[in-house]
Amino acid sequence: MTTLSDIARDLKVSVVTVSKALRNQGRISVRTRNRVLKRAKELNYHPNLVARSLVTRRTYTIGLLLPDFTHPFFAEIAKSVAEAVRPRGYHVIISYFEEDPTLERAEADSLLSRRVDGLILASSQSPDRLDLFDQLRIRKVPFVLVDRPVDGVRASFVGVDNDAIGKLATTHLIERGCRRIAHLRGPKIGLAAKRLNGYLASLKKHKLKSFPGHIVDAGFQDLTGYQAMKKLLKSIPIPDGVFCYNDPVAIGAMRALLEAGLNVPDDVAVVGAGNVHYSDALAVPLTTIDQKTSQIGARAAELLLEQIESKRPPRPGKILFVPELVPRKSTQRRLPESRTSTR
Amino acid sequence: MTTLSDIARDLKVSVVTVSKALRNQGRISVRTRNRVLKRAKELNYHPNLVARSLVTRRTYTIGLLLPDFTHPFFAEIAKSVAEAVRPRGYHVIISYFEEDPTLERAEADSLLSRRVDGLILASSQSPDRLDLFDQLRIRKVPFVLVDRPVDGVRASFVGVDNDAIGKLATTHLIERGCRRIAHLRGPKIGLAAKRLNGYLASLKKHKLKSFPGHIVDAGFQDLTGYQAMKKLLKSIPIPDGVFCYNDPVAIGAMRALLEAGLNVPDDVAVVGAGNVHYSDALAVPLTTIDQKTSQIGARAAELLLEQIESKRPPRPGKILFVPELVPRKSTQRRLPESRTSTR
DNA sequence: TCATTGAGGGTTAGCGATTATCCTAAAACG
DNA sequence: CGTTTTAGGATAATCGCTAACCCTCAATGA
Repeated sequence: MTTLSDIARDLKVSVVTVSKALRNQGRISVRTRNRVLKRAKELNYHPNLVARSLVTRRTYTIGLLLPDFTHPFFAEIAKSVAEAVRPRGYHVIISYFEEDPTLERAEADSLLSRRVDGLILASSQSPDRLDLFDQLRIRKVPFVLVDRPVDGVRASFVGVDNDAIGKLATTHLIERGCRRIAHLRGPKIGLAAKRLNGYLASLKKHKLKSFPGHIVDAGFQDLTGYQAMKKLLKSIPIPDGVFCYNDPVAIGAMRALLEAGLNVPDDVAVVGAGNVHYSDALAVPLTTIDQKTSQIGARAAELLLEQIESKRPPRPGKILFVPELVPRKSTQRRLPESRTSTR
Repeated sequence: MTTLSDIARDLKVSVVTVSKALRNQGRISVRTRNRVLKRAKELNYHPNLVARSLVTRRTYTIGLLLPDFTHPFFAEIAKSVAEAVRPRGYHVIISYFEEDPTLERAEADSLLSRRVDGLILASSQSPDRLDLFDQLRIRKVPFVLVDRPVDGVRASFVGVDNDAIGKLATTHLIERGCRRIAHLRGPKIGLAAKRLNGYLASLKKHKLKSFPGHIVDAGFQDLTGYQAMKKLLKSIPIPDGVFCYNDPVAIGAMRALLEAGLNVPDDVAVVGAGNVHYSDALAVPLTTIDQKTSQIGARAAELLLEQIESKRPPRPGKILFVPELVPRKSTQRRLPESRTSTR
């Protein structure tokens, strides 16, 4: 592995001269610079970024700490972050914690030891144990939260307006003539609560109510969605519309409905959230809410780089992208009532 | 940011003593060690891995160079690799190249400059430009190929037996009574050719033939699969079974079939490959071939770590996992002929 | 003519660790 | 009791590179 000093020795100049020549910085004659460049190419020289990082205190690496990379949502975040930072010379080092706060904490420490320049995380930390974020603050490590805001943490946050998702989905069902709208809710993270709130707010606004037993915990996967829907089908009255926490849950729910011999959307309309790829190739193409995933990743990356490169104190803004309805067959009912209000 | 020498100064011992104490290595009295540990904790010391790497020449980082991280197949590879190396203290740095060999080359160089300990790649390099691999060999950087072998490169390879995928799928269609079996083939990489070969071999073995126009380029996405199927439907005779390069293509193809008013599987049976999540929640649940994705990632990681840690010359074995048929509705025809031979 | 200036490059000092070797006093040995 | 071990640390030397300053000589200007 050739180093600066190999080149310096060959050319009988100092290491510093070589370094300056290669970075094209500082006062170097064209002639010397060319000699250096030539020799560097001959020797197949590649700078050692580890050594450089040690002195510049910058690794051009950012840590991406997410619950899971196989989830299409997070996979897309990862892609868009990597894409956004690449032109500036950064790389992304990934780490996942499977919703385990302790593992998350450990991985964060590990990334910090590697001296990442900043962190993007979709955290699972509970609001009563914020030491991870204290740590980040103390160590002055720039970071940006995505997807899930954490109560009590002043930081940049980029996500989608989950309240609006709940409203958008529910209002859409109402407009499609549904009157007994149920909700398959997600896990207890703040995010699921917001979607629930949006759902409730929309019902209230239209003077509808949520029947007892019409809000069911449904996890975040197709299997759990399937089970939740089975449970929901035992309630009275049976719902005529269901807003599901996310697309996988909606897919599971639809399977349960079809198995029960019900028609989607005529007996029960279904809305998901996330706009997972393939949701239009399903048995019944799924109406869903697009949550602007790649924009979230790109924006988070921008904010992070801004913090890193300007050294300016983090400006803890919350950026909420506006979700968008993607209507498909699963809510396309016979009676498209256009009146928004019921009475 | 506290360093070893901060601790050393406070305790009036040498830096080396602190280093040894923290790594619990070398001769240190219990008493001194405890003092060091205590002070380190008080000062919230975290080792600087960049500095360590400079001297140990190990970064405990591996580079993962894939075409695309949003593709579920590669996302799962990424996850399983990260999972496999984490217990050994490694992290994964990701990079994608969107099937662009030049970008791939550049990213590889960049990762090497970062002194990754090894590389796992699903390469897009063409067999007549192997300088990337020459480079790796010269620099003695351990690497493992996944998914796509590269002709002319002696290296560890982990993937699935694509030939077997073609045979498995085609034979399955034959056993389900199909006699005019078409193939929506993938892009020109070696991998797609193998699946094609398997398809042809299976036909031959069963004394069937591929009709003219029954092998159509179909890309690797649902959209391209959709278009390819439309083209295929113009051929005469119309096929009664289609083996698709991968699941997205199959999903697109099924949409085209349904739109054309044909019944899947009775008019045309469809087989995909990849066992993408949700392939059982489709309009017609898709028969597919499981390609053992997470095993591929895990095994590749193991092989790589072995190379890294044993310094032993790479043993360029090819590991081919045996694919597995996942029969679902898209091939469940009325006449399950059990005879393998036609006449 | 002599002081000034600036181009071109060299010197010095680390960055924060680790490895290899060396030193010293106390313990062990015969 | 003198000598050899050993435990416990300290020193020195890098790792490969960069930041900050210094030095020299030729060109410039009054």
